[in-house]
Formats: sequence, structure tokens, C-alpha cells
Amino acid sequence: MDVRTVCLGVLTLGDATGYEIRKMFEEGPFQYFTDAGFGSIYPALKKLHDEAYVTLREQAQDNRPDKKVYTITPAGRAAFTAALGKAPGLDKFRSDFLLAIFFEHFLPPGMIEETIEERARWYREKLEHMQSCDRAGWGAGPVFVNQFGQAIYGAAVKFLEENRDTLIESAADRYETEATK
Amino acid sequence: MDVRTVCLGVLTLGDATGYEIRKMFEEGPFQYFTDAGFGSIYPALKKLHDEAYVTLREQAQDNRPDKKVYTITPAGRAAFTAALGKAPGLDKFRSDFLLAIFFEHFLPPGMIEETIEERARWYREKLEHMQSCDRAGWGAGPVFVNQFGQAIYGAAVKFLEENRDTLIESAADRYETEATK
DNA sequence: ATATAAATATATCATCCCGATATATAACGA
DNA sequence: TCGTTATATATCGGGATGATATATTTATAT
Repeated sequence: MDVRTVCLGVLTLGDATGYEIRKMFEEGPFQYFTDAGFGSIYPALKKLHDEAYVTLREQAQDNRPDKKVYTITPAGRAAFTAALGKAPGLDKFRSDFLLAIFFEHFLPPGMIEETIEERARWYREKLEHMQSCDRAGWGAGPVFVNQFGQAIYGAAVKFLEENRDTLIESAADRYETEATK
Repeated sequence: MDVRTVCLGVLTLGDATGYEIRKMFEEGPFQYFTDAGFGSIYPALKKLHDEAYVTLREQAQDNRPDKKVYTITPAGRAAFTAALGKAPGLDKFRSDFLLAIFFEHFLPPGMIEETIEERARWYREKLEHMQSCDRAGWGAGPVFVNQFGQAIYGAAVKFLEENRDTLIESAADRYETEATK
């Protein structure tokens, strides 16, 4: 799904500026399964405007850059519906952390524990954030997505907590063996 | 982690051609947390060769393009170790499926069930593949990574199976309400 | 009181990545 | 026999990433 389509989706929830869309991806309910930076959002909005899928009104502000508030058009809604109608692409889980753990024997001794600890903390924080999200007024879709996220991130936290010691010990054993060799 | 670094990692496991590296990403133990197509692997190998991180020997074959077998150099190993020494970037889970479910009210009636069913099947297949992987001779790192994957994909399957009906019913209710309105 | 960071708001740019496409042949099954 | 899969390389356009630039206010910290 390209950034243009996701922007259209966000705009079906209400008018927004590029900056606000970015915040949705960073802090809002979208952050766990999609992402886009300014470098993709601004060009996307420009193109959506060219295609007449959105309109914009510039709002002057004191001592700040003008706000560009975007509104989705009926054509934009139709395009978004059409895009959703196609079978979604495959889910992707990408983890440099797991790559590092896979090649764990290339890591300096203390770093395995530190890395796992840090990642477990990160997953725990994200999980707590999802749990604390106010579900009042949310529709069935957003609730399902939020709970799916909790299931996944919860499983990650649980696994890291239950299996970290085994890996750390096995790495420690290897270092000992190498030292006495 | 860029494709060059991941290629170096694969090459620490043994010499390989670009085609074989691709297969590792597609079928091997890497497929659940990293990915790269030919369009990234071949340029990456070319650059690694320029940087003297790999050497290559061309193996002529009958009626086939020459095989280019790449071997990692000591400098390549050092570069890979240095790259792993840095704190890994954040894990990313990206899902067009969840985006579609989030905007579930834009989907045609039957498609919600079909979409969830298809995705549950996909997660189940991936999970079974991970479970069937031969762990004999694997080190602690690869085992940890494989089991982490199983925990995550298992949680996804479980969630989809347990919650699909609730979402489908709530969508059906909405269609009824809209019809009688 | 003053420095420093963070938030608001836009935008660009190089670099890299993804997916599609091209080329060529062997092997295998329908 | 005809289509598909596997082997093996490579390129190319469009798009995404991450860093950087600009400018001001507000909040936090020293």
C-alpha cells in the first residue's frame, strides 16, 4: 500500500495537515502497522492534489509557516475504496534485532544481554501504550486492529522474558569454552 | 540494516551466489525478519566487491549464465562485526491487511470474512514451515530467532481464529442497520 | 535569568530499495 | 507438446527513507 492511499485513509477520518498525518503515523493508532515520514507524505499530498483526490485551503498563522489543511474529495473516497477492494499485500515483520541475535556469536559478550533487555523494554512500552489507548467511540475495525497489535507485541514480550536467560547462558558457555581452549 | 550488511552476514555462513542469497531470503531461516530481491542483492554484491569486502570467482556452466560465487574477505568480516556492534534499529511490523481491517466499513460485505480467512491461512502456513525447519546443528542464535518467529506467528493465528467471528458479526449488524434505515 | 530542547509546520535531496521486466535454457509434468 | 518451474544473471523507473534546512514559540532545565 503506497503512502498516497494511506494518506487518503487518514483523511477519511477528517481534514488534516501533512504534519498532523505524520503525527498519526508516529503516535496514533496507525503506528504499529504502517509508517511514513515527511519525505513521503508531502510529495504524496502534492500528487493527490494534482489528481484531485484532495483539496487544500491554506490557513495563515502568525509567525509560523502557513498551515495547509487537506480535505478528501468524493473522487478521493472512491479511489481509496477501490484500493482497499484489492487483496492486501503480505504482512511484513522486519527486525535488525533478530538479525543481530541470529549472528549472536559476532556480538561482544555483554551486548547480547543488553540488546535483548533493551528490546524487551521497547516491546513492553509499545504494548502498554496500546493498552492505554482510549477505545471509547472506536469502531469494530480499529478495536480489532488494536487488539491484534496487543496480541503480537504481548507475545514478543512474553517470549523475550521467558527465553532471554537460555540464550545468555549458552553464549556465556561458549565464551568459557573458547577461553579454556 | 542495509542489504549489503545482510549479504555479508549470509556469506559468513559460506560462499554463495546472488541467486542463492536470494533463496535464503525467500525460503531460508531469514525470511521471517528480513527480505531482499534481486534488484537490491546484485547491486549490493557489486558494491561489496568494489569495497573489497568480498571476492568472486566466476564458474562457467554449460548452457547457463556463469555462476558468480562470492566469498567474504577478512575486511568483510570486520565490517560485518562492526555493523552488528551498533544498536539495531527498531523492529517494524507492516500490514496492509490491518489497514484494510481498520477501514473495514469501506470493504464490501463478503470481503471481510474472506480477507481474514486468507490471512489466517497464510500465518498458519508460515508457522508450520517454521515448526518443520530442521533445527539439528543450529546454534543458539538461529534457534532463538526461529522460536521468536513461532511465538509471533502463533499469536497472530490464535488471535485471528478467536476474534474473526466477532468482527464479522459486527460488520453484518452494521449492514443490517444500514439496510433497514 | 538564561540556555536548551521540543513542538509546530513546511520542504528538499541523495541514496537506497522494491517490483517488474528481460534473457536464456533445462527439466518436469499434464 | 505445451506450460511451468528452476537456474542464473542484470537493469530500470518509481517510490520510500532518513537526513537536513528554515523559522518561531513554548516548555524545561540549569
